[in-house]
Amino acid sequence: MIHLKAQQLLQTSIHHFAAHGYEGASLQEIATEVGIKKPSIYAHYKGKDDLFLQATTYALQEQKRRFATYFTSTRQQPLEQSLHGFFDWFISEQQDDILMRFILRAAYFPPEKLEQEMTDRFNPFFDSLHDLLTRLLRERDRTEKILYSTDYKSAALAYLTVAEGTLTELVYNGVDAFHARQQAVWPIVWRGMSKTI
Amino acid sequence: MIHLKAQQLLQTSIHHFAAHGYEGASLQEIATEVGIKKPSIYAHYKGKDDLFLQATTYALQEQKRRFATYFTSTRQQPLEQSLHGFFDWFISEQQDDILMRFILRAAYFPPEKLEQEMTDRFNPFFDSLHDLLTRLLRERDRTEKILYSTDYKSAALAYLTVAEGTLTELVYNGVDAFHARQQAVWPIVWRGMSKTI
DNA sequence: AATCACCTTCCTAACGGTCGTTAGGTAACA
DNA sequence: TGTTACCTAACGACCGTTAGGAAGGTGATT
Repeated sequence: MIHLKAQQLLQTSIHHFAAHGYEGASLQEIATEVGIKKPSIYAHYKGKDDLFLQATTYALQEQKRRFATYFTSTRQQPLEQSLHGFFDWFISEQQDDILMRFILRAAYFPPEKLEQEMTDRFNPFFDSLHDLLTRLLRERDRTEKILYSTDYKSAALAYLTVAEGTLTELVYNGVDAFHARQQAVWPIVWRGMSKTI
Repeated sequence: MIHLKAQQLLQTSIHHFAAHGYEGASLQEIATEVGIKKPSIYAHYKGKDDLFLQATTYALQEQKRRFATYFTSTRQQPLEQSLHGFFDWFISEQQDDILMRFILRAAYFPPEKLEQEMTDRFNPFFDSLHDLLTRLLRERDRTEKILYSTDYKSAALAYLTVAEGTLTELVYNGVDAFHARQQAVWPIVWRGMSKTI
């Protein structure tokens, strides 16, 4: 079992890295929030880099897990409802936007010296989401026969792009702006993906 | 006329802020690149905050100008070509991804203490893009009569969301990943926006 | 059962370094 | 004469990191 303080350090540093970025986050502040002194961090992690990398690994694994959980738990629902509901579900898990914020920030603006390590973690992460969604669309379309094209991979990528765009909006501009954008985008995207009636 | 070094400082700091963020950028390095000593920056700007804010103002104004220039220069083309071609045009202006990177970074992850100032600049910026695009869609649809819905505002927002998502991909993952995403997304979005044939 | 070495987890103190910023001066120019 | 654009020197603050040690638990040896 992993030590309690180590776990607290991971959680707290995710908050700080999400809020201030790698360069802006302070080990001093992280330690204080956990209730230990700054040098004690080094009993659990090799240094700031190590903390950041382990936070990244944890965050990606957690996010992937939640993603998969949602889409398997909505297996019964119609495809549109499942895809559309994902956004609402995402909002309802409040803590998520911090995890998402950390992930977005680490993905788009990693510390220069850790760029390679970030890429090595993010590419498989994104690919696995893409694969999961591609399989989902294919399986569902076999019974529902509702999608316009059988290029499920492209459809999955389109969905991910839109999801990313709107969820970024959520992280940055809050729930209201997010709803506005989602209501504008989703009907268009769904109409583009599905057979018109 | 604004002083030469002041202009150089603005350009160079945009590069550095884009690459390392507000906290990660160093006045030392910026000054050296421009060819002056660090304290000489204070002859032109009040400090790091001032430099960052003026860089933001400049970047947004420049980006808005380019955006407007493109869409007025493609007035003759069919709407789809104009919308679709925007992405290719964007790539062809190589220097842009630095400006775009700076803007994305400043928008999504502003330094905490300047959050309000950033919001005050970005909201009008985004609104003006949204308005410009909404008007464009409305005007074009009057002659082409090709759009599925007359809710031009929503269509414009959908387009901006997708543009943001794919251009973010360009900034982060490079041209190839961008093309892959664009080819997946655009047919779906356009099919969703336009009258099906 | 008592002792021992060992490891982990925390501490205080302090390191060298960089940060943004200010003071104060010089030289050029209006 | 005053202003602008630069300089050198130096400020205090904070950065991540290391050294070295105290306290406590673990597990093997006597």
